[in-house]
Amino acid sequence: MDKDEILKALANPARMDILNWLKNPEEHFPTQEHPFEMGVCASQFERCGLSQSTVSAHLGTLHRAGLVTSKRVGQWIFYKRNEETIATFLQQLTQDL
Amino acid sequence: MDKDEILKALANPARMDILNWLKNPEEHFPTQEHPFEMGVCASQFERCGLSQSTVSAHLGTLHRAGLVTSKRVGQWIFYKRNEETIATFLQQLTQDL
DNA sequence: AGTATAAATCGGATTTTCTCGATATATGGA
DNA sequence: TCCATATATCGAGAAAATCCGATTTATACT
Repeated sequence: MDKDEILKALANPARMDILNWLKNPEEHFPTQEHPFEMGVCASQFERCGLSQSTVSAHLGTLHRAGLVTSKRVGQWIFYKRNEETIATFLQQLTQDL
Repeated sequence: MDKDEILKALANPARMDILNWLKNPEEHFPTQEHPFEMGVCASQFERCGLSQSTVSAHLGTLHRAGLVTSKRVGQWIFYKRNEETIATFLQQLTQDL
């Protein structure tokens, strides 16, 4: 868990939006074929108004920081919050900061 | 309290170091004429190996984000952590993230 | 094999951040 | 008033982040 990498990942409005939307997928995304417990399909995040390649880069940044997990299902990749890492990060930041 | 501005301010190792050193000034800085309760003199932070102007810019960033307060005493400016803002930020981040 | 869809990667343009040395401003003391 | 010290600001160069369209890769379906 690289604290600095996580802070850099969080210091961007679009990535923060993505993390927030993932808290309640059913409120922010149209119903999808697979249940939201599997995660949210990457292309759904283009709703933030950014291009496919940019969204993919943001998801990559969040993933490298450990803030989300991804799972390939057929031709789709589903993203979920990594609650464990997020909780650990918050605890550590609260201690260290 | 601008959460995004604070996150950007924290997403930098030098600024994080400064905030951490300010938690225990007596452990990180040589004894100074004025008590550490007043804060730490700006020039002390050059111990991070950066130039005077760069350190000044970092302190400015932390100050604009509300993470530190400053107080002029004679020709010196003393910096202290703003524990209130830091605590509020941590609470809000724990809620929002 | 050929086509379609989803996502990652590439190449490049623009913007922001980081850093420095030089200069300006503010204060204190001789 | 003149000089010394502390800090901020300016101007510029280097590095990193942001974003896009185009291309590549992976998978599925026919």
